[in-house]
Amino acid sequence: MPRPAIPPAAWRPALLEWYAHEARDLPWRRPEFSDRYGAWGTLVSEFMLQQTPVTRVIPHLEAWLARWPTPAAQASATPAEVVHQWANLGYPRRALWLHRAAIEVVERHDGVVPRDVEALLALSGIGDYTARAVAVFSYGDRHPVVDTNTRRVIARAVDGRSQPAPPARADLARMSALLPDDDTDAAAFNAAAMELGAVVCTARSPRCEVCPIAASCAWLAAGRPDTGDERRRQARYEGSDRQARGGVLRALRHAPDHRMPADAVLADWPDRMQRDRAIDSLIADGLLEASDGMLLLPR
DNA sequence: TAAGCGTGGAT
DNA sequence: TATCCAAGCTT
Repeated sequence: MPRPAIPPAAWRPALLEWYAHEARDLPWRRPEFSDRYGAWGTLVSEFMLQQTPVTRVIPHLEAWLARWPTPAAQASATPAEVVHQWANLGYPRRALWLHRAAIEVVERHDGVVPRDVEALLALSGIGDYTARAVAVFSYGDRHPVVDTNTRRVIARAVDGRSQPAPPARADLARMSALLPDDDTDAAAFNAAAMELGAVVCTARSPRCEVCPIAASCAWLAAGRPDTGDERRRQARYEGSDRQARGGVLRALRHAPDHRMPADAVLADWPDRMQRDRAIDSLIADGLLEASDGMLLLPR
């Protein structure tokens, strides 16, 4: 593996400068957002953004926070309410985990979203990315925030590879070594790396012609070679258990009172065993309840 | 550690 | 039309 020809210090200022002028105007970046919702707003937005695109999150975020503006408010909701409000954002277990995290914040932290990364990591549904995103973007602390965009930017700009390796613990240390010393600059650099990966250094059709760090990019300098792709591929969705689960939950979300006779749920699903398996697994996950031959969202 | 977990827009 | 991809987490 060749050493990077150009040290990161060369492209760090260019990236920060670009971000200062070109960053998208996203709701969670507006001052009034943090004024209103503080770290809770950041936490909710990050839960929604876990594997769901920005453009799909935006319309749901405001309604969610208007309904549950604090962890205490969230904690007093029922699982059925949060699963219904989650609507079609996907991966509905996240709604349950967010609800559980709110309860944990009330019980362990007096209703205040913690600032400490270890305390954040101990909350339901929060991993390396989300914990540091809250500590950095809401509290302004200096930590490496590494998401799929950041990994791709480092893979290309520093390593000269076309796609990043699968996520690894070492990613945190690598990003840490790139961070500016100043807390505010470090936070901006974290956000800027994500932003660059999201809008310029994209997975499929990178726009190198408008990239602010093109002059320092190892991958571009090498002529954008195809260096292979070790990323895990998603399993087929069509005909999967996931699709069945999605169908079951969609039916319950749309049903009056969020309840239906069990027999009527996905009655036309071609594979009866798969339908039953989907229902059982949803119950095991706490996303569904069975009672008297009826299925309902959990209370 | 690798697999499971939704949904819909882009290519 | 089929595949890719998205501010990941849990077990």
